[in-house]
Amino acid sequence: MDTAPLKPMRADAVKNRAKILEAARIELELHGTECSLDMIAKRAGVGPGTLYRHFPTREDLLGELLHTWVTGVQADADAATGEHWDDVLDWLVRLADQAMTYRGLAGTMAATESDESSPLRSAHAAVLDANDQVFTRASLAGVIGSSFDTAEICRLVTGVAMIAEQADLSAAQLRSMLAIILNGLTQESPHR
Amino acid sequence: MDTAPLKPMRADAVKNRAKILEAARIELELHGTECSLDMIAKRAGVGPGTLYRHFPTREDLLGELLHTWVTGVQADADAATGEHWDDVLDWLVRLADQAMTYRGLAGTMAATESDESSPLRSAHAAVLDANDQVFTRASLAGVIGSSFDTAEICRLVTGVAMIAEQADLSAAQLRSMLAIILNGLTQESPHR
DNA sequence: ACCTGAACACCGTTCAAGT
DNA sequence: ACCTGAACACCGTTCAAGT
Repeated sequence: MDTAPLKPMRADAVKNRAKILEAARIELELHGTECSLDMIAKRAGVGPGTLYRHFPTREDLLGELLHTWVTGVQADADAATGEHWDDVLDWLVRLADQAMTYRGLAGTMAATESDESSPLRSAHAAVLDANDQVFTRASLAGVIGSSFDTAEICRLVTGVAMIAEQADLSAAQLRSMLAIILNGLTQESPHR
Repeated sequence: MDTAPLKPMRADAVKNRAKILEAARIELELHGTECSLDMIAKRAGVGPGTLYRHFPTREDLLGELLHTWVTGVQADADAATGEHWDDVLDWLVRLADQAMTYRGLAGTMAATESDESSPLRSAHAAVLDANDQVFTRASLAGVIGSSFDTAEICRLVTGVAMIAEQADLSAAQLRSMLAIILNGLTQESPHR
């Protein structure tokens, strides 16, 4: 179930699709998720109609590019033992950094979070899965209690990524905010 | 220092300015901070040039509208005794709600946070001041330690407001996230 | 001094015409 | 089956012409 099973694409279509994806990657890096689709088409050397044929929506294009992105997120999760508090914090920092790979990415992911039919669905699932792995290990290590809401944690990290991006925060400021959140997650609330 | 001291405006200009502000308020409520300026001008019954004459940038317009908004934020802060943990949490919830008054407001404020010459400067100052008042009271009441970073707290609340808005979260989900943050702020971190 | 609205640039999206 | 590019709608922004 890697690529679509039937209907092999025409040779020129295969080539155009690849050119579009490479052009899109560059434009996304330069101008973020709200970059001009016209520019992508121009950079790829195709007409705007061709771009729309391959990727009917902006999100379809982004979703395709996130396939390799997901690999990086999973690798980051694998690198986190979760044995110590700081290991978990490091993971949260890396996750936030990943969410800032392209300007606007965190916001786009937040906006599509609960859309079951979004092209970003698999990316969301991968992030939730990765975070769950790390926190499950942290829970076994006694760093955090046994009840944690992975979706909520990911939302908090996404929120921090969004402000860090908008307000152009330093790495230290980003880390400090995530430390507060992790602290809030690992301490039992004595209230109510 | 209420209004500009010199050069009284022509009668038609005064009237147009008021019409633009009222139209902008409606459009902002309907379509958020990224609403069409053309629509504002149309709704106000003026040409696009007139809008630009009164408000050279979108932010100038927003900054003007936030003058009354600031009053509400200050009232919310005044209503918070800070004597109990839940009082402080209630304040954070109200602040986040204020940041969601218009769609996109939290994001715009985050983006202009460190811009000294932004038309939103006074709005930022008011928010920082309001939050500082509440947390100072909370500190005196022993709810929180004596060292807290007001700017960082406001950033965290803004971040939560941004995801809540993008992901269309419920009031309960919003409150839960803010509770985690407040918990992280009120507990001493035992780590490094 | 202020207003109008035409004009321009840019962009997303569609679709008839091609191969 | 796929591509092209003209065409349309929409929007931000400017400015010459008006009063």
